[in-house]
Amino acid sequence: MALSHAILVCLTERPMSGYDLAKFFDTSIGFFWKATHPQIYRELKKLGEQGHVTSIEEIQSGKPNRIAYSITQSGKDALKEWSREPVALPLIKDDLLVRLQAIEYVDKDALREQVAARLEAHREQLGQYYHIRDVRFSDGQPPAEDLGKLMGLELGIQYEQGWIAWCESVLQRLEKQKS
Amino acid sequence: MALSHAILVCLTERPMSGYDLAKFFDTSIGFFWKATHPQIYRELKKLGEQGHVTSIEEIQSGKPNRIAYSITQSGKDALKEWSREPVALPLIKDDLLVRLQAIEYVDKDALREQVAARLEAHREQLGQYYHIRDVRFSDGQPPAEDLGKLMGLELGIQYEQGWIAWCESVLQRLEKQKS
DNA sequence: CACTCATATGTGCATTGACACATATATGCA
DNA sequence: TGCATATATGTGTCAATGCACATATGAGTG
Repeated sequence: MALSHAILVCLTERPMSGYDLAKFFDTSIGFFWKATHPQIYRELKKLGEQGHVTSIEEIQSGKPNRIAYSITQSGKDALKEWSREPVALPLIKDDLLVRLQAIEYVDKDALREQVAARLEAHREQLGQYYHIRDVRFSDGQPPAEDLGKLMGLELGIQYEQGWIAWCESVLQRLEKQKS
Repeated sequence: MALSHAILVCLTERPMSGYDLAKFFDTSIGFFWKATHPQIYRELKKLGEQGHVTSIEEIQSGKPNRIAYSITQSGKDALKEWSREPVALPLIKDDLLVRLQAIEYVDKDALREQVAARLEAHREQLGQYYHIRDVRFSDGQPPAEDLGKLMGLELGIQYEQGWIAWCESVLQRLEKQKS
């Protein structure tokens, strides 16, 4: 049940509503953990019952009211406890790689297109990472509390670069096979 | 529901029992798709009902009987159809990266140990990939039907190398922060 | 003789997760 | 007026997943 902890991690940055969190999970922390908004709202409810977060409803005019959640001391304690548990290797589940294993049984034209699409997606993601690096970490040494975020970003950049190089080499080899 | 397709992919190589498949998912194809044995047995049952696989029980002496599954023409057709569907980006879910985002709230000694353990795991995995490459792809150009497997292996190697480099650099920076 | 390991196939249950659907307000656009 | 979009919070449901448990045979080890 790491979604609850991912939410707590987000709330260490600033108080957020479910809507904020959903957007956050589409961008920043979402690179390492995905979640949809129904999941997030349900988890926030549980976290409230456990006392790990508190909420205040903010009356807004022109927009629906929002419920802002903040992490409590109990939530911070829970984070520290969780951080001592061993982490599992992230499990890879990738249709594309599975298809490659049976290359003689798949539609090769479709495969080429899928690799090309994947290449595009990784290039776009890399662009996003570069953008974040430039606006947030451009000026020399980051403060200690941001070091982890920078390291995460570096992993993301390396990960995307690796995929891009691989996709390009695969495309070349698939083109050769074309005729 | 890609597990069924992953199983079909395995069965293109040779007929296998549920037990064989479970072992296969722990080694070769399991690098790109994980599955436990209860999942596999249940999925095999469904695939049989759909006519994508056939089974014969092999009477064994000294060991329990095994049920060997083979892919049918209908199964091969299903594979080809599936191969035309667009593939999703593999979603990353990594506790370690999430913890890094809240570096000021986690136990840093534990974090160091976790990164070190992760480094070890990636080194081991890389060793496995090298081993497979050496025994299976050492002699020049592989046959066309193995090209996809080789490319998958290359991705795995690159992926692990990237993680290893990243873990090493993170460990260095965490050590500096120690005092 | 008990214990463990490898082979082999399953059931049952709880959690997680994805996805469609529901509801409400206000703005901008055609 | 109708439609899309952004904001904002949820419910209901089903599939996927993980994990403990159950069962059976025979070989090897202490």
